[in-house]
Amino acid sequence: MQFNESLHLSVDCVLFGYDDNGLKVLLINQKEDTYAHGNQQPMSQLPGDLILIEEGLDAAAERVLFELTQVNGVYLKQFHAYGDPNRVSGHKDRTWLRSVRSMPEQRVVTVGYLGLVSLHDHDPRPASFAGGVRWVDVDEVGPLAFDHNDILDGAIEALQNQLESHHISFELLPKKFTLSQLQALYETVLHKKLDKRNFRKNIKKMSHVVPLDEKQQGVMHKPAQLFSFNPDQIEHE
Amino acid sequence: MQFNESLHLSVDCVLFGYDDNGLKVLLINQKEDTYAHGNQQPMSQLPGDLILIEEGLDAAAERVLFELTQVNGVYLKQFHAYGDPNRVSGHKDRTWLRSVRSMPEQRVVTVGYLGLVSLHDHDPRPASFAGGVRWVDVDEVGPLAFDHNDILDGAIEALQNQLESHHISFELLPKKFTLSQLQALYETVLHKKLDKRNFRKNIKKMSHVVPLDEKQQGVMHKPAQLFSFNPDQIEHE
DNA sequence: CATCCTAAGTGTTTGAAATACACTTTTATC
DNA sequence: GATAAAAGTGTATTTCAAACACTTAGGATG
Repeated sequence: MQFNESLHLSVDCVLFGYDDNGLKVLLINQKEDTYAHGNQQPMSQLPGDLILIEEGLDAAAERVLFELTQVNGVYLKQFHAYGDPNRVSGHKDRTWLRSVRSMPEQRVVTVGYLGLVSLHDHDPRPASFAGGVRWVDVDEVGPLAFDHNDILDGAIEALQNQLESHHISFELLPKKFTLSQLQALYETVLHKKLDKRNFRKNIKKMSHVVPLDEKQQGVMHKPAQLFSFNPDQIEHE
Repeated sequence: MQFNESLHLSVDCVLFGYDDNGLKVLLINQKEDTYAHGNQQPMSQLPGDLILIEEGLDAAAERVLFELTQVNGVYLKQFHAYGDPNRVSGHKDRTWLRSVRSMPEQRVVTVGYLGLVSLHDHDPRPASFAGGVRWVDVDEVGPLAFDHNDILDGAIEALQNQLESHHISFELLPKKFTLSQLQALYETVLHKKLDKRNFRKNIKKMSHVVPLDEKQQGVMHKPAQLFSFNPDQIEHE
């Protein structure tokens, strides 16, 4: 029997960013000059890399995300492992891997991480060795390298499943937010319209969404009440 | 930077078995004579092993489960990856690993798989190199090797979450079952009592649970109607 | 300062689903 | 034919979900 003497393990981060313009995913571009010889288009991919030999999975995800995008201190949760033996062996993928890895032919199993940030609070910057970092609307993501489209689909599903059950919506909003913003977030992620009055009825039952003594400013309509999230209240529901 | 040139990947299977006596987990015993020198008690653990270099994760879980327990063709789904760098480095664990692995000091990341069987239909047999296979009541599981208690806890949680949403209860029941058996299964897994009449009202809405022209036999009380599960109906709900 | 524009904010009615609850039926045994 | 044991069944009540339209506050404009 041949064991996995040289199997590699990576993490890939699906970082969702949200603001009033919708839900975005953070993608990095493979550097153009990588393809100088191969005559290929550079592809986009999820930020991910091999984990270090003495590093936990969660720590690896945090580190990799930071190294590639400078994004730090965000919600990050494992959601699925991808281990198809051929997930990394497309022609384009191999060409690229040869340019950046010492053992490009090795099989790589990856653990997908779901990350959430408010676009108000975080501004990613590409690492020197990454070809660029972009927020792309989730509905406008084209073909990605490797099996990253599958991983993205898995992350979207995980996000939808967890949005209601796990109190994670606030991770995508600024610290102070209006109920209309919260509702728009739900509508975007769940892909369906919600009734304003019923939505607000439900939110009022959630003790971790607390009204502030503060209103929206500088809008040319009735200013909305601001709310914030109180993590201490989560357990008591 | 030191990459994971020799990181190992395994799968561990949490196979739940159910019958009228409750919910069991399949454990294997590390072989006693392994400890001849070390003077240690043999520990129980989940069936798991390293994956092969060209093998998908799901395939690995299937193979490992079969090799260790002869159990075959069951529901098996990935639920979480465990990658703490020290998850395998307890003293007892190292002693045992030295006796069965060529590179016992290597870090191992494992992917946990949740498996379901009806104890009516499957009878596990230990592999020659496993020290024994036992069904243990989930409430009576003692300390396991490595981080297998954590993995078991994760599997129980995953099972509870999926029981209602994913139509998997029938995986734990014989092909023909009574509604009382189905209800007892729910009560066991969810750890709460359910109302008989309300439970049956809900089941009647599920078109994939179909009544048979057949009744229980040989019981000294009113014989129950038998039901079976029709997988074709699942989509239409 | 009156008007207009824009999004915020607010209650009630209706139907559906969840809950609580107790007696009758069928078979095997003695 | 009496007994034991679990199967099977219906209704009333409460809770939750869904549908639905107008009034309010503030900024901008003339």
